[in-house]
Amino acid sequence: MGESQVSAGPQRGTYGPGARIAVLVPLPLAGTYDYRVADGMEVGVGDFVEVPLGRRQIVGVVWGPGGGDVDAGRLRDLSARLPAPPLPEASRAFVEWVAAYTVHAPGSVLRMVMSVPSALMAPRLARVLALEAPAPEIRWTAARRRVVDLLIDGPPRPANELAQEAAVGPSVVAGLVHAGVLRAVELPPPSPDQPDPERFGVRLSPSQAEAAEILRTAVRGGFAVYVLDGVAGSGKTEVYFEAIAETLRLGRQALVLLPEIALGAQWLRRFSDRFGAAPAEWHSDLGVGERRRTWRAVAEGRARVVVGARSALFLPCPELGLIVVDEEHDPSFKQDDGVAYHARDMAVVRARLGQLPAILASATPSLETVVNAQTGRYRLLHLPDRHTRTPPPPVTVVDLRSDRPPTGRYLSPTLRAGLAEAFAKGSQALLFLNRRGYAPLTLCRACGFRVCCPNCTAWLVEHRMIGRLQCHHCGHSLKTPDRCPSCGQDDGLVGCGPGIERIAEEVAEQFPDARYAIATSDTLTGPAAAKLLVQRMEEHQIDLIIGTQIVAKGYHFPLLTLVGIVDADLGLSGGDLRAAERTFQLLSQVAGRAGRADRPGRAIVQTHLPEHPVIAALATGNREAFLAAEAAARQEAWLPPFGRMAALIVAGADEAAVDKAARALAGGAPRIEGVRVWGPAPAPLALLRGRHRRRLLLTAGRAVAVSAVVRRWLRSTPLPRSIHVQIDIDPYNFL
DNA sequence: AGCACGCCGACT
DNA sequence: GTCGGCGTGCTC
Repeated sequence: MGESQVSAGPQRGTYGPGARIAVLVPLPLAGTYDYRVADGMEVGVGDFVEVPLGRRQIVGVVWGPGGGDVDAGRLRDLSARLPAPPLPEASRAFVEWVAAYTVHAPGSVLRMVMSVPSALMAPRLARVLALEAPAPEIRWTAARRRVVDLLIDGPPRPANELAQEAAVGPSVVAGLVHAGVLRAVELPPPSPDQPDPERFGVRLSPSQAEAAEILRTAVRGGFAVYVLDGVAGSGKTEVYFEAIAETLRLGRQALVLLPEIALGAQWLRRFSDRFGAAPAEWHSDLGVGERRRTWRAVAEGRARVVVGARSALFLPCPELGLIVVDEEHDPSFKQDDGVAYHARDMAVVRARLGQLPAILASATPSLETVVNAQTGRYRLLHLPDRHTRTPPPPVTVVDLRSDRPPTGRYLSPTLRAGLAEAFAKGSQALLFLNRRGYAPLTLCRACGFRVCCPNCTAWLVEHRMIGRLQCHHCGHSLKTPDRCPSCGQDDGLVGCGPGIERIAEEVAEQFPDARYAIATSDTLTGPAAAKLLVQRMEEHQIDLIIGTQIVAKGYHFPLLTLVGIVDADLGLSGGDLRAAERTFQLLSQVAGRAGRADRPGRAIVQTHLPEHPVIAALATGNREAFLAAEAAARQEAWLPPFGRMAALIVAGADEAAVDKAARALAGGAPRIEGVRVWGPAPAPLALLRGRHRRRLLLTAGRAVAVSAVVRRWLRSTPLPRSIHVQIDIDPYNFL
């Protein structure tokens, strides 16, 4: 097999000593490597094995029969077969599919599956003490009696627990073991509590019940994609919970992808309320131990429902029966670095390979998904009425050109009045500004110097709370200087433009009695912090949240009646083809936070561009008209989803070498009907983390197999190893 | 991804 | 004279 392509046999054959087999290792190699099954060893396709590679030992996966062009004499023996369940066939097929599509090595994709190497080793067994069947004759003391009584009534347990519960010293327990009354037993770790599909759920409205019934049927019906489209509060979650329940009844596993698991405290509570147990969680905040246990529980099929961020898609579920992608439009499902993929799209692929249904849920579906629903590839389930019977909040558009805030301030008179009114009524408010820190630019009044990042083409953002300037791209950080670094002028530096911290300052000045909390990735560093914020908000310990996009997702705050969008225009510039769509999704989601239950809400949107289609659509609530206009514009320009794109970012430390490589790539660009290559152009961040970057963009018609074209293109253009080319099929982020 | 090999600058 | 920089190539 060698450097040729990988191919996994569908059958799970077994191989005995001497057999030649192909092993995929989690390294960016072109294909599988062949090995010889060692004497006395037997392995099957999908087994995790340890193999010698060069002078180290590496864990890989048996991928199928060997048969490359490497001489049999050069083959080395497998070192060991690891005590873990084999990688399921659908997972192996998924690895290959994703590798081919993203134009990355299959080993790089396998690395995402094998994210917890230690999970492949034998799980640590818990040593517990149990009663020996015929108890030998011993001298009985009261303490000994208490210990033994505990074990007659209850399950075997660890020695220290036993001693503590029986209120005896450890020596009493040890003595009983020595006397042969107790015996040490090794037990596998306890399985997590199982979600119960039959537990009482919430009562569904007729339209919800109808959608739930369709999804329950779908769970039994193989591959299909369902779009669950409904505004916030329409009960999407409750509806797909019924699909999960049906999946559990069938004895299969369910996977739920959420954008920001850190903010899923409310989601987790709803899940536990419905199913009586917590799901397995998978996200970046997990510690190593928890990670290992969860990976293992998933692989062994003991975890029945997994909820996680995009990387959860690569968990080796052996009995997967359903995938839900909630908030499917969310841009955080797109991974831009390393293996660049969109978790929503790959979830659909995983569902197809596993012959199971996928549910894409959103209040503001992406244009891709809307178009797929229109063409009949996906089935649309619309949830019309709002669960709580509250109409969507009316939107007031503030034209900042006429309704101006005072100089150096950012809240218009209308928004200030709205806040005052909300506080007077005892309601809560939310101010949204998608910009962390105090000021995005620090400028010298004397000489005009702007404080920039030395590694990136970007300004440093002032974070006044911690007294530092930070680069949001590479993390470069320095203490806020007292004087201009360029001309040395004292007190010359001023922060320009608003960030969240400056809005908080303005609020404190205007409403000294208002209790507020700042919600950004700086302040909400994990699930615990998010949970605390939710609790303080629910208990009305705070009147106002001032936050970035981190607050846009899935909260219900009954007392929240006013949402103020400080600068609706922020996302609209920047030459991103999805900017308008994204801004519309984000702003309508934020605006939808206002008014739940019995308190009507309102949204106030500040803008310099009141006539922009995004703002107009927000004001009128006419999503369909906006999507239609956006679709027409993209179709006209052959942009996704009507055309296909691939981005190549050429990066390296040496600018001249980067330029040369980028020009070489452009020179070798594919000459194929319907394919065009643009560039090289300086990437929008021409310098990032100390690397110079140039971008080439390939556009093509829908019918073109872009991945194959790009793979051939790169293979035909040799580049020095000091140049890194990042390939992004269907790019989202143009920075 | 690692790790070795190899060929050119400043040092115990 | 060597220690060590990182460019290039290989790992079944």
